Formats: sequence, C-alpha cells, structure tokens
Amino acid sequence: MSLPHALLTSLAERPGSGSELASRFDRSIGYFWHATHQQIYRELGRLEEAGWIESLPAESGRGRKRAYRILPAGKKELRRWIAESENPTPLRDELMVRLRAEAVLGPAGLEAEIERRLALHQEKLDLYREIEARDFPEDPASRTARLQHLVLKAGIAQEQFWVEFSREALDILGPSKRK
Amino acid sequence: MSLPHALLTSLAERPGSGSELASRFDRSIGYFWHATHQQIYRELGRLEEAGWIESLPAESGRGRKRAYRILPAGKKELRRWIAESENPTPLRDELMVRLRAEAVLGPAGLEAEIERRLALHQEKLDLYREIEARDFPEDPASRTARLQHLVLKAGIAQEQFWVEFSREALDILGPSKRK
DNA sequence: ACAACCATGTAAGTAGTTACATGATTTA
DNA sequence: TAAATCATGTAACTACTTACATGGTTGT
Repeated sequence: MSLPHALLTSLAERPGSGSELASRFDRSIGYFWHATHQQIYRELGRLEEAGWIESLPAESGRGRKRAYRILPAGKKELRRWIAESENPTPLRDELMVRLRAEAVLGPAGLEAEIERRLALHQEKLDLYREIEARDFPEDPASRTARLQHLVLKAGIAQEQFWVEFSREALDILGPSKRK
Repeated sequence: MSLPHALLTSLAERPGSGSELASRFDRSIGYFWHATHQQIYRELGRLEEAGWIESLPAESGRGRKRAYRILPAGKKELRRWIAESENPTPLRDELMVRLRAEAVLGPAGLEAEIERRLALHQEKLDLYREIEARDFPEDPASRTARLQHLVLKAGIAQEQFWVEFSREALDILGPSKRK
C-alpha cells in the first residue's frame, strides 16, 4: 500500500494542504498513483497521528485550509520504505477484457468506445508533452531532476502505448472506416 | 468493475471449473485482469444466482470439481457490457512513487529493488514471447485470432516497457556499476 | 491407510469508491 | 446579501487481500 508514502513524498517535495495535495495527485505524483480527496484527508489524519507530519494552523473547524508539512520521523519512515521490496501491481484494464469478449462473441459495438479512449489518451499525451517541454527543457540536469523527468517520460510512454494500441485495435475492428 | 465479465468471457471461450478459471487468470485473460481464487469462487456463485452461468455436476459438497458453463442470458449480458463506456483504470505503481521519493530525499537504496523488478519483467517478457511463438505462428488470421493476438502483444509491449524503464532508472541511480 | 496435494470455500480486515454534508471564502 | 465555489470532512458500500479450513483425490 503506497498512499501514505505517496503523500509523504509529496509533502517532502513541498508542504501543502489537503486540497493542494489532491490537485497534485492529478499531476506529477498522479501519473502513477491516483487518490481522491476523501482518501487523502483520511490518510493525512492517520499520518499526523503517527507523528510523521504536522498541521500548521492552530485550531480550526471545517472549511478552513490546513497546511501540512513532513516531520523528521516522516522522512525517516519514507527513507526506510524506499528500499522495501514489493511486487508490481497487477495490471487491470477492462478494455482488454472487452476485446477478448468481442473476440469470442463477435462484433458487439466496441469501436465507439475505443475511439473515445483514443481521444482521451491523445489528450493526456499532449498534456504530458507540454509539461515536459516546460519543466525539462534542458538535457543535462541534477540527479533529482533526471529522476523526476524519468517518471514523466514513463507517463508519456504509457499514453503513447495506449494511443498506438487503440489505433491497432480500430484497424482490426473496423478496417473499412479507417483512412 | 470487470471481474464478473472477465469470468463470463473466459467461460464463453471454454467451460471450466473454478480452479481452471483461476489458472487461466494467470495467463491469457490475466495479462490484463488479475483475480485470486477466493474472488473467483465468490463471483461464480453470484453469476450462477443471476442466471448467467450454470454448474454441471449435480449436487456435491466441498473438494469436488464443479464445472461451469455460460448460459444464453450470460452471453446476452456480456454483449451488452462490451459496448459500455468506462474510463481507463488509473495507473498505480509504487515503484514510481519510490523513484520520486528517492529523487527528493537522495540515495536510499532503490537500486536493488529495481534490479529485482527488471529480472521479473524480463522473465515475463520471455514467457509471453514463447506463448506468442506457440499460439500465433502465422500472420493472416481470423478476426478472433487477431484480437486475441493484439491483447497478447499489448502484454508484451507492457513488459518491454518495464524492462527498458528499469534499465534507464539504473543508469541514473548507479551509472558506475553498469557496463 | 497415510501423506501430500488439489479444489472449494469461509472469515476478517483493508483500500478504494460513491454519495452526501457543512463551514468558509469568493463572486455577482 | 445571496449564490456559487472551495476546503474539509462523514458514512456506507464494494472490491480486493490475507489467513485459514475442510472435503476429495492421488501416490506410495
């Protein structure tokens, strides 16, 4: 389970509130780890109780922004976790199940959905490339920057894969409609 | 949620018992959808209750193999589901979180884990390629075979991606030890 | 007939999702 | 000052995981 450590990582990069963390999970960290705001708030509470992070603004009820930052104990825990061993999360993609289902049952209207997916992945690919052009314009960089760039490039490669895959699938499903 | 439809697909391809389905989930269907035997047995019960599949051997308690096959209602449901629209499952990979953590905290011993992952993915890649050579030796094939081949090729592309990615990561993490 | 294994299943716990609620801040 | 939005949070539910249990089958 990586959510607590994803949050620790994000807070190690820069302190922030729950909503700020939630929007970071739609970008950088979010290329490979997703979380909703409900998960994030719950987990921030646990992390604070564990003594790994602290919240800055004194007391406040709801609706008030509350900034968190990582504590030394949190950094220590994160460092310990980095070297841990864990098997890769098994892949899960319903589209593949649908393809095998259509393979065995015959045409059942999968084309439209794949075209929709193609557009989604193309859009995300464009976005990631913009981010890359903006954040990593130069080639030789620090170890930190090279690692962050590597993760972004992995996101780009994934989206590229899906774009190409969708095109191939459309070629098989409906060759007549393709130019 | 795709597990019930993954099972329906697998049973549409060929009837089988729970344990047979479980082992298929380590291959073909399992390239992109994973399930443990506990999930599978539970879900088979639900599918039978829904009237989408039936179990053949009359009455029998535990320890006795029970073969299931898909019913017309199950095929109808599967066909309906194929054309449904669903957003891609968000990616989740702890290794990426670890890389960003190591990027921000500095060297913390991630290399060994990446080498382990590299070996795992290389092994899986070799396995998939064997399966490809055995099951899809010829090029022009039926629509069904082309779709099944496409899904396998996607699995191959994924493992290839991870192998290349791991090598790049090692280049950044420990350039001295690479030849 | 005993051991080892195989197939099926139960139980408890955890992570993640969906729907909804409430107080604060900004905007019309 | 009312409406819309933002930030935080609660509650209920579902999928998935881990650990364990039991009845059959197979091999010696």
